[in-house]
Amino acid sequence: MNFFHTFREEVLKAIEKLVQQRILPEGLELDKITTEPPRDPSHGDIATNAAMILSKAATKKPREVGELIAKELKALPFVTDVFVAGPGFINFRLTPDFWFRELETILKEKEDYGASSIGLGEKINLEYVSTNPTGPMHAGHGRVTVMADVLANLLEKVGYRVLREFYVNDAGGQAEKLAQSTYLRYKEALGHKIGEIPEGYYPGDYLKEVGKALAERDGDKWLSVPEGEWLEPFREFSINAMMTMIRKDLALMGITHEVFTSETELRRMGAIDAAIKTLQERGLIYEGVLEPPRGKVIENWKPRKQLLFRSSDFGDDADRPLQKADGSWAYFAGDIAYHYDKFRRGYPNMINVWGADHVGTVKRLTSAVKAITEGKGHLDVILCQIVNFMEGGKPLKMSKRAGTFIEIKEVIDKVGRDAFRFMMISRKNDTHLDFDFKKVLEQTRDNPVFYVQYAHARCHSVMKMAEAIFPKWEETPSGPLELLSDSDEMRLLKLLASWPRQVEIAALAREPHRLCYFLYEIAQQFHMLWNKGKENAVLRFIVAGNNDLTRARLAMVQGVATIIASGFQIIGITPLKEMRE
RNA sequence: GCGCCCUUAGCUCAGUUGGAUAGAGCGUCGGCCUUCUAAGCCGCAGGUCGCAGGUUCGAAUCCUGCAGGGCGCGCCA
Repeated sequence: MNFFHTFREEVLKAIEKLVQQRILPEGLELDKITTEPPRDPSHGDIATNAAMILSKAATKKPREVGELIAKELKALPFVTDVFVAGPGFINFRLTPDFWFRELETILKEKEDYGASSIGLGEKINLEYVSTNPTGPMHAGHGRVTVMADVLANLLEKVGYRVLREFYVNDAGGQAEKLAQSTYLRYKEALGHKIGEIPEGYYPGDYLKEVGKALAERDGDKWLSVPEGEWLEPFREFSINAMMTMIRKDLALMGITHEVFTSETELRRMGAIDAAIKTLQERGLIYEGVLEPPRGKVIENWKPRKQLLFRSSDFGDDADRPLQKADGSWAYFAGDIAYHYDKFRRGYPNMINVWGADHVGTVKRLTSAVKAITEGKGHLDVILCQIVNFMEGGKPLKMSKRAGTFIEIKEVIDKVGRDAFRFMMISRKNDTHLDFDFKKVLEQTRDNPVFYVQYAHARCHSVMKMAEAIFPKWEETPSGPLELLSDSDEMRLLKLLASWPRQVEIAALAREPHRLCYFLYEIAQQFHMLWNKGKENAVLRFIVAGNNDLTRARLAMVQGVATIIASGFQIIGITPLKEMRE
């Protein structure tokens, strides 16, 4: 439970009371009233801006309003002090007992601590990966994939029901190119010389096996038939092979999708025609001619009359075409149908996580969703900036053509799934991320993954040591907690108790990176306390001859381990009990 | 030319969605191991939050303009 909510309710109650006594006027704007931790701990544990928000409507000075409200709040349980400060903040100071109770709750709820129901069970469709199934996943895909996966966990933690969905782009030109590339490998497998793989085809070795498998299954029956006959079976076979590879890569990252939706399937079911018809009936499609694109010279540009969707009516910069020159549906048409399908399956709330190179298509799709769902559906697109892969500070050049891009598998083999997942969400999604192979494996404070894991391992090291003194300590971990009286111990307890708030903020902002920073902060506090014990034996966790104090401190240590484990659960990684090999 | 994003300490980045005196890590320098893991901890130094206006009790945060950087700008996917 995020206790800031509880106190906000109390503030609102106090205001309500003052309104009834006609000390404050009616019809106040209460939405902007917040309760949050003050930046400076000397200002107390909770601060509210209520007085400053209300002062204008109350025609009183903020501090005056503050005193009125503060008076009402002094009698609350667990509150030692309420005072007005600065420009008009009302600050609360809470009793130590409040934090001890919170620690007991952590120990009781374990990794569930921090969960909440603010999502109200609302359903969210989270679509991610969205890579062309034309080869194995490469390192660059990792960020989008992990970020979305952690976001899914995070949203579930705060009470949303998330469906993880993968859209398989198995129709269209790229899929055809894949089929044609496989055909070359098929010929090769049957002993034909194919020479260099031509420009535009997929040159990767991984298709050799696919060609070979087809040769074994079908023999040479496709050699002498026209492309029109082999294209479809080759497409289907190679897409399946690619999806098998991709699922393996996803499994390496610890990712499982509940739903895979195939573009080809949608087309077969007539989803595109249905979607286009719907738009047509609403007068949102017309025949027109587009301007040639600016800023880029395109050969063979010919103005052409074609089907256009009125996306500019819904926030896009221009209207967008729905068909290719040959009359077949463009990718966009399929995407409209797909999102309409999600909507009709019961998911008005949709989130897509994409690489930043897709910026250009965000507006057209969000406007299409608005249009086809008549404003009832909402699509939110989260873009992730590119990852700079480096080795000891030197950027690694990656190029698909030169075949020097790094596969996901390779990265995970090298640094492990846990470090990979942690690093991929360690920065805000819209900024660049440096991923240094050397740094991720370093066992120093500079490497956040290690630093947090180390704190967790240390906790367990203490608990293990404690077993010698209390063989059954886990059954009664909490001693008299009031013995935790050092200011740094209190600081740590307060930090632990703010976990539910952190989770909530991260979830609502859809910013998993906040988890990493918070866990780092906890680790930092814990390491500090540990070292204080080194310098001052009185502050050691295990104090010989003082069982009560030891038990109280063990409760705190277990609290730290629990919060870290809880965070790791959301990030999808395993907390370590010891760092030694 | 247009759209989206970014600009905070020497470097890499946080900043509780508008709060009080802007914070970490790295790097520099100086300390702390007979002790639960020194794989760590403490201290010193470092700032015109890109620039200029605006909004208000209050701006790194919101709005406008400008500058610099990134990504994108077929009917590809």
